[in-house]
Amino acid sequence: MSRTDDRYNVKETEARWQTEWERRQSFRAKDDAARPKYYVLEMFPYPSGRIHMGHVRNYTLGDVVARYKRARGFNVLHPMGWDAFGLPAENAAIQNKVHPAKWTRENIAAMRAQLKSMGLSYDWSREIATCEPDYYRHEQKMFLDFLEAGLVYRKESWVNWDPVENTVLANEQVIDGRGWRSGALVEKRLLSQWFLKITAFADELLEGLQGLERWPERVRLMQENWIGKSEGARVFFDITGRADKLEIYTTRPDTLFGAAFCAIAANHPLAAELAAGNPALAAFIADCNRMGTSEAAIETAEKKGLDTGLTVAHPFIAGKTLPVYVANFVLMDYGTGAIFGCPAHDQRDLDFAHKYGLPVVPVVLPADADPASFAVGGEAYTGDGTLFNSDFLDGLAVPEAKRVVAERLQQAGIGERTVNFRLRDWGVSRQRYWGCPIPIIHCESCGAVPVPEADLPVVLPEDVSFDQPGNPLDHHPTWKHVACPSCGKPARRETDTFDTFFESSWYFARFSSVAEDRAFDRQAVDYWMPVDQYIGGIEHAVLHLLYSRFFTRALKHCGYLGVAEPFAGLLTQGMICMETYKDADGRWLFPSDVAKDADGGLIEAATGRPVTLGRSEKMSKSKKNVVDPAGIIDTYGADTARLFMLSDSPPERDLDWTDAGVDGAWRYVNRLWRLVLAPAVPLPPVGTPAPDNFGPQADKARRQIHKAVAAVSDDLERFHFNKAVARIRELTNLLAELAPDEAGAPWVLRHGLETAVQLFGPMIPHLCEELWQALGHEVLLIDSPWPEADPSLLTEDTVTVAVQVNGKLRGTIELPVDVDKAAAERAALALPTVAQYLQGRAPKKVIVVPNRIVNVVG
RNA sequence: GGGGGCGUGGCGAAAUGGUAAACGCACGCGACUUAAAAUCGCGCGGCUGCGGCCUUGCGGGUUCGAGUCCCGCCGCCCCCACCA
Repeated sequence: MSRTDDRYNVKETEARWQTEWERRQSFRAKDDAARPKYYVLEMFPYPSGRIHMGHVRNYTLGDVVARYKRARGFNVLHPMGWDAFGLPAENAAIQNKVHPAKWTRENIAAMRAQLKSMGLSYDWSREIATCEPDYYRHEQKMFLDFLEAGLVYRKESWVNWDPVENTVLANEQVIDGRGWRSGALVEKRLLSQWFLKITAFADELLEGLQGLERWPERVRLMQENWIGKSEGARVFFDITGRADKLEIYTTRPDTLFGAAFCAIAANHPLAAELAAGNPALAAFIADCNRMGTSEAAIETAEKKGLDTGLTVAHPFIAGKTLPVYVANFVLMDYGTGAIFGCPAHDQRDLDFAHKYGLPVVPVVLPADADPASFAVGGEAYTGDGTLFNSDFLDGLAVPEAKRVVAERLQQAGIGERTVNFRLRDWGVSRQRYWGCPIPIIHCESCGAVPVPEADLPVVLPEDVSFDQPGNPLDHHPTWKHVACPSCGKPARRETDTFDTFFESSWYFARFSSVAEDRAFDRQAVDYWMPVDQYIGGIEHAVLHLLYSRFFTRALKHCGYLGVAEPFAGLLTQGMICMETYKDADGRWLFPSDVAKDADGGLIEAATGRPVTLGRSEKMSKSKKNVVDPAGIIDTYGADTARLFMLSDSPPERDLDWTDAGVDGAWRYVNRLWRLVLAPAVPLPPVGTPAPDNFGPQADKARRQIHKAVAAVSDDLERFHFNKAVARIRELTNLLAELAPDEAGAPWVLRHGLETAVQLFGPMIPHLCEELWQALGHEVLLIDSPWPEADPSLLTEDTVTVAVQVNGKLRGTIELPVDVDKAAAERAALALPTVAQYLQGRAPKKVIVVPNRIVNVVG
């Protein structure tokens, strides 16, 4: 028998309110300088075709914030778009013979429909897709402006080259030295690439982190480490028998008198030069280049070097020379690609010295060591101390010595203090089709010529084929052949496209205005930026968030906008996890393949073989533990999915998906529905003024309502959504138990239900809108202000105070609020249990914490 | 190797240095039902002689009082990593 009449009809209700909000254009943001703005943004998705649980969590979190701030009176901007360029579209083109543009646009349509079914309060009029010319044309202009501002350059650089796919791979796409799809051994190739000069802002990006108080400490630290500022010195060593010098970088110039050797990287220009006449060296260099860069390879690789035969002169010890090695542990792209080694005070240098029989001269003396006998054995001394064996540095402390030696180097013109960064410039060239064309034309006479502004955008041609390896733009019959804008001679278009991080580095600002003719309306972008709250996964802690910070500074530098930092607040949500199963051979199993045997043990349904329950892991296809949100939303509705996402775990922590938990959320949604639509007592009409008298329970409930308002508001401000849910549940539990015949009870019940609906509005918006209407309101809930807590109802007349004897709880007393300490002490000492535990002793001391606790020390 | 985080019931979790376990999940018992589901009620950290006693990974410390602060271990997780 159908019982739909007394159960909440989710599908119909959710669809109806989604339509109604859309019809009213409720979430359109209007530029209104008179109102305080609030810009909340979730990281936009790659249009893979289907939303996953991570999206559901991300967008639910953002929607709660957006709706809450809206109710609080802010002018809210909450937009959505598509990070639409990228590799999967090209893979689909190759595998399924579907054009990347078609594939992407269809995926966007499918995902847009899915997002709409979640009831998210987006301003869809500002939707953007980065693969469309009306978006990427602006970044072509930005690139040219950056070029003019000296923030772009072209240089040869070593890249990961997949010889099967004929393309460059990002570092993340190289797994144990092999291409992630082809499985081919990746080669290093020297290619001309475009770079954005992110290092020009290294110091600013580092210092800017200080001001990002609403960012997780963890993310700031990760960026700080990534930028990797170190202070040290460059030293120019005279090379014996040559006119040029060897330039090294060190953070320990104070240990210069302990130097035993110099070492250069295998791909250092000097190494290449020497290898020309030295076959052994050439072989060694080739060996170094072959070594993998995977963690395991680095972990196990032996520290090796080869003496080049070259020597350099010690800058301060007349007549002393140091051998120069090529060493496999020296990196060309950090510092100068060359080091000096001080074995006594660096473990790696010490190992190297032992291996090649180099002298170990200690120059830093630990505080209580004897200079006559102090020696370094198997372990380098890296601590503080006083310099010795060091001529003019003798007796100085380490920091002092660093300063003094740098001064001497500088005076002598053979070195200088420098600051070094780990941060590398950002290579943006990709030998890929599905990306934004780099607006450059290569001319044999004029070099790399910018495409004139009037010719922008350089539109990606859609008539390309994917039936041969490599970049389709390169194979296109006509596209790349153009006249040089400068001299008119035949020239060739740049066929590389931008790294897809390029698009996501400015999309947040684009949402402020989507005008055709320019990237941003200056007034609009200055009104809306920065993003007040950005929400997304921790996996973007460095790359996307750092690129965006850099890009925003570069845009500011070029006069596009006025802010330097794009994201004032950042919330990094945890992953969605789900339990995993493995069969007897250790292969992953779908939960649907697992059954229980007669004893309740886990078995494989098809074979009866035993199954082991694995730990809860991040949902992923390979682990077969993915739950598709579409099915959940279809069965339980968006509100249930949203409530589950918010209920159990704090947003920044990982969330375990459980079917039982979803059921729990579903049951609560229905309980709330029944509580409002079938209340224990008939509710007074909407707007009924408060009665004069309340029975004791009703009065208590009335106070609890206001406490809930205060607590939930505070929780939402701090993104403690799980606590907010708990507090509203507490409130509705209380309301369900309210004695109906007490004075004022019906009024309190209405007041409580209205408040609960308002407080839950941002989290389960469809149900709440429905219930708000059912409670008799004509104005929509989304257009109603947030409830205010009455301060006079937040305090009680009396308070329960805990009484301890020697720190252990021995009872409680009911005291008037803010009673004086003496009275509290008297009341506590009057407790029989207190006397009992004092065992006749007089209390030595009594600590009274007003309204909280009395601790009797005896 | 460097940096960071976490450790509280069977599970997810609460707890401005002040009554540990709120809220929920699972489970158990009961009511309603011919029955099941749904719903409602009760119980639910451990031990107990029913007076209580013990309990926040382990060991110390600070404090009248520590899950919370400090020191040292153990375990797990994440990020970076031949960075001079």
